[in-house]
Amino acid sequence: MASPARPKRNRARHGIRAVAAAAGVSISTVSRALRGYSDVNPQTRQRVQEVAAALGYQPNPIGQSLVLGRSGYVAVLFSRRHSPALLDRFYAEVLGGIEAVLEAGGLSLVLVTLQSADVERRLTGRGWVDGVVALGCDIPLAFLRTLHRSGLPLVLVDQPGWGSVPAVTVDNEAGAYAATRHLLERGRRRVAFIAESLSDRNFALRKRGYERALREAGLPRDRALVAEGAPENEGGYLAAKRLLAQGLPDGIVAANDAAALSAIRALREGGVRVPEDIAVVGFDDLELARYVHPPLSTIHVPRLQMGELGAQLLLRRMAGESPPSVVLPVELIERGTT
Amino acid sequence: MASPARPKRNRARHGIRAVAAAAGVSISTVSRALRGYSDVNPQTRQRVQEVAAALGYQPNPIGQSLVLGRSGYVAVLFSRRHSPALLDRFYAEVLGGIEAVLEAGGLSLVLVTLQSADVERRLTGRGWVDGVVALGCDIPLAFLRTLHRSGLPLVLVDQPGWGSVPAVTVDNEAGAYAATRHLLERGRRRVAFIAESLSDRNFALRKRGYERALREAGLPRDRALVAEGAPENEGGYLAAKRLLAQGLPDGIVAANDAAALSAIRALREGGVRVPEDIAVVGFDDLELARYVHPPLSTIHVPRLQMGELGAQLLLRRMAGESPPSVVLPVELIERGTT
DNA sequence: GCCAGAACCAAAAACGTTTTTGAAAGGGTG
DNA sequence: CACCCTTTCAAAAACGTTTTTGGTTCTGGC
Repeated sequence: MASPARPKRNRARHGIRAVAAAAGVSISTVSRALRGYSDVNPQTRQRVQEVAAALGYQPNPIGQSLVLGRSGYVAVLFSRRHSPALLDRFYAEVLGGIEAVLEAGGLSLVLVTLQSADVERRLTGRGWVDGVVALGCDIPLAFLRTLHRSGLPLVLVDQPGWGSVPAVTVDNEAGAYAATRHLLERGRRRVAFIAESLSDRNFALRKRGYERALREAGLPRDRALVAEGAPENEGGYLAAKRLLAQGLPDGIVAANDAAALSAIRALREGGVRVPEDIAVVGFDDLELARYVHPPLSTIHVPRLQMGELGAQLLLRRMAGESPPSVVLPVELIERGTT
Repeated sequence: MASPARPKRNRARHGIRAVAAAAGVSISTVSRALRGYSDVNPQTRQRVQEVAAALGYQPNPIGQSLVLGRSGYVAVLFSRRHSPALLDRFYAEVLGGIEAVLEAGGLSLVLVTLQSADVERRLTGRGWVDGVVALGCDIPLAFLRTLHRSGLPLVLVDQPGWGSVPAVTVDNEAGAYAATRHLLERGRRRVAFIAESLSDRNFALRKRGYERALREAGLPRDRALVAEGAPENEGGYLAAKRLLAQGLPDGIVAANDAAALSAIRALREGGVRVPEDIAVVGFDDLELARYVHPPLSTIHVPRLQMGELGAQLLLRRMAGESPPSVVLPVELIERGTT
């Protein structure tokens, strides 16, 4: 690696020294004048400000970070299961909420994936980021613990918190319960549950809500009614195919909209009519859900709000508070598939 | 104080000094040992590495940035017209492409909106970010020039480059030309053009392609056939309403899919059948386009590839090269609306 | 005159690294 | 023995700030 020729710095051309030299004061005075501290003669302050403006001087943020021990940056951490779009439709909106709140708080965002080189050092390196928002439920707990132990303010979104780590989640169990009840109330009796993957913690919670609804309705548990696809985009498609092979249900609760939509495609291919033969409820209420044909009944998840609340929790955490976790209620949106 | 100056710092608990103390060497030796330089006794190196590992030492990235003059971060700059989801469906995917390539190059992303506090200082502050990818065509040229003048490697995506600033764009003019030809070839004669806003530079280019196709077909220019909505989500809806008020076209070329979809809604409300009465072509090929009913014919834009190429250009720019701009071809996707 | 306090500001320390400089120790050569 | 080169490492400079420390000048009270 060729070492870059660094200009020797006898005559400062940049930085606070240049301003100090041009204004005929010391660098400490420049700093105090620009930061608005009191013990600077108003005339001196004025002159310094003019010189700084004339030279286009702006304090170097890295120098500031080093001495202040904070950077003004917050990391948003997520796994890249959500490829290739980096952020899927779900988390893109959550990110929007986070950004809006943090921006108002004068903070900027750094996108960090679990796969990034040096993630751990990058995050825990003192002063590099001032806090972390971890997105989604597929970030290893061990890693989160490490972050937390390093003293970094940490907030989880869409994943349950623990100890003094607060979180914003939605009521997955209640959502799936409501979705299942909805189908039962419409007279469906063989209601199935499908998911891309049951090892996803949120999906597991949703399955629990589904099971509770069946139990309360006095319906027997039937293993053939629970189908898992693949942890991929086409997971719902596979799950639905599997389901059809085992016999026909008359309703499907899907762990998320993506699974619901690709399941519907599988049903169509099998000559099954939705909602006449099988009614389907999704979960998430992606924008897509309104546009498909027929429009997808689903459980609405307030994504923007999740992000906003997460960011607010982080701000409070960074201020030294210990805010409690938040569980957001969800709502059934009835559309054309039920 | 008559006592002689004494080094205050022999009790370092963190950082390179702690490692140096624990290993019984100087901090410069620790640095050289860990960076793999040659003039370190293999035994010493070994000991230093062991001690560093035992102490869990990782070099502080801010200290490194300060002295190295680079941070390993790249800023992605965009305006926040794309609220509230921060990134709309279009740019979320572009971002995915950027991230994938930069990650492979060992760089991380900082999300910066035009509205951020201190944008300019944040970006131009020496060593804070090593380069900038500007997303979209609604970033003021003056601002881009400032960035470029500051010596920061800069690449534009979805906006034409200039001078030594390379860009990745799609062939907007050719895309709209192809869309218009498509309608003409299907016998449509009164083909309209709608856009959320004509001051958007990319949309203006698309309009030009539309006009060229009409001209080449020997059709007269008709002002009543070009409608502008509002620079909002519902721009297409408004534009379509306006269009209907002026008389009925038999085809519509929309400047983007969002405009096409909300226009179709307006047409439906007006009792117009798509595609029987009016055929519609969009532009962008959002994921949505496949799912609406009927599926939207549109011009496919390779978003992921745009991001990847943009990141590659930036990497080359950061390496001191002057790569040329790239114009990506687009492709007509025929679906149900034509 | 002398001293206390206020106002202003320069000098220096501190943040945590990397890299340059130079020195000590050891070995070979004339 | 004098000289020089190599190996290995310590010391110090540098990056660009903020903040602490302390000193100088001035004012006013006694």
